[in-house]
Amino acid sequence: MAALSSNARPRAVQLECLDCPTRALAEWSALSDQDMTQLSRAKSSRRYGKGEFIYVQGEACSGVYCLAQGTAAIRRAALPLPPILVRLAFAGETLGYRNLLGGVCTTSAKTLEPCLICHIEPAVLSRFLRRSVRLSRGFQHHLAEDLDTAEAAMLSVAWLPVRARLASLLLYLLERIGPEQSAIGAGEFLLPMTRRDMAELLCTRPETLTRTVQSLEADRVVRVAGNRVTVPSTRRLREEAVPEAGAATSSGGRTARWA
Amino acid sequence: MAALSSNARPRAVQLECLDCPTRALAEWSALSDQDMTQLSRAKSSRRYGKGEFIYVQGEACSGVYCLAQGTAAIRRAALPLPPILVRLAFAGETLGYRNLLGGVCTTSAKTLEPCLICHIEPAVLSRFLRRSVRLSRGFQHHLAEDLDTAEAAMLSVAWLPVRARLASLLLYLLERIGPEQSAIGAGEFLLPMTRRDMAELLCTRPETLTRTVQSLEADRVVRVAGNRVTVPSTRRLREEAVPEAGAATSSGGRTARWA
DNA sequence: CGTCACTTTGAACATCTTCAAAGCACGTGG
DNA sequence: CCACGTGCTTTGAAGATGTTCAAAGTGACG
Repeated sequence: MAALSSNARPRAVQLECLDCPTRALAEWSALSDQDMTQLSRAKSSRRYGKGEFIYVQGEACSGVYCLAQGTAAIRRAALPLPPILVRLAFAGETLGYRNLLGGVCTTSAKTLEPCLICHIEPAVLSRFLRRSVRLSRGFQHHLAEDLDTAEAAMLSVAWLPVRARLASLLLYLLERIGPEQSAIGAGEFLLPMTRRDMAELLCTRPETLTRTVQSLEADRVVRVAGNRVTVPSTRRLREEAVPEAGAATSSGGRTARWA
Repeated sequence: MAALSSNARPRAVQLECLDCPTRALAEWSALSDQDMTQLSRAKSSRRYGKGEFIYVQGEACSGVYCLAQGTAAIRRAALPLPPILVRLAFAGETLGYRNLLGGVCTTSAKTLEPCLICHIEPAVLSRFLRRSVRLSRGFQHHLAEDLDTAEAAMLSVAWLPVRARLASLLLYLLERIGPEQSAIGAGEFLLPMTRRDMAELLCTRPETLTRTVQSLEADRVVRVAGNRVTVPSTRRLREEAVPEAGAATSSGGRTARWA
């Protein structure tokens, strides 16, 4: 139950890219077995505790980080405003490709739980990038998908109330970490982040989030106990996420007709 | 005064990339004079009327479009929600690089005024991309900047009221199209879009936008007459955009202390 | 066992949305 | 050239939605 922030285990570890369970997932699938072996030797890996920074906005870029295990939060600030959580990163994702282009980090990344992370230095990475056009395109593709995600979030914020955005987030989390995640049943998952984090992700305040969660609970759409979320009916949750005609909630059924 | 939507002038035109006044601005500056001459021959150019689609979300990608002259709006939809304007494109910008990666367009682009646009087919483009790594990196850089823009917009929406977001938008427009733009003085510019467009860009409704513009006018921050916006004091407008301590407005001066 | 950050609650209030209707502006077709 | 329609803009009033502030409750960790 205790988080691994202690130094009982060695921080530096040895991870073999070839055996990485997440190898097939992302941009690195572009590399041959031979390249992967080379990459393994050129990279460094280590264990992160919960809540550790991976990289920090404003500091010089230091290459990319491959999230072999765990979950991370990508945050962005623009002083004098407080930072917000702009997106989550799950096992298999590579972080920091945005920063490849040089200069300083435009976001911060922080672990949400104990993680295993591999680090690839800029010099090493550009060697591999020069070798494989597919790898390069992979990163560009990831960047493009993040842009899609960000713009889709804008759409949600523009048109949907917090309740629907929260439903979308829960649906998203259910898809990403529902089936896996230790020994809990289908339609259940453990929230990987705090309420404050969720509030930031939805562009609202913690107080509003609390009340909106309770509102969904009151309507039996989800059950929430601490970190454990139970979704009795995915269909029901989906209806909440996209308020179409037939969504007669306790709040009285609106009949929006969009252009 | 009449828009060029008539067919008085030929739609197809001949434009020389080497002489393009916007050549230095963007990713194409990576190419040599020789390459640019080749590109000129391989591309096609034409005149667009106001309000014409350049590409449409959901349709197959058809290469990139270089905006030699004019302004365009990039819109995104996710049914059943109405579309929103996610960003503007000005002269010199190249559109559609997001779509290079294949599949269908994830956004739509539409001219906001009469435009001159060059079109480069996928086959031609990938030839040049293979030739120049700098060009490829240029596109990746553009993509990364759009991501920054999108996430910065999220930050604004999360923390700032419509009034401050509107001030930011006006500031942005003043920077982009203030100095140029025919014969109007410094601190003035012509709005390139409708109120509805502005509302979408700020994630609010046209009614709210109208009232917020009037609120800024009432406090003498800007003067607006039709499309003509006058900014008496850029400093004053900047203060509105970032509501720090010392912004004592007519609404009574809030004293927010952010973490 | 105390501290600190996160969470929840309540009440007051500000902001923004919604709906309906009228006013404008522009382009189309007569 | 004018009349008309269509879509954009503005106005008003009512009300929903979300924020703010203050304070109490909770839990993790040293």
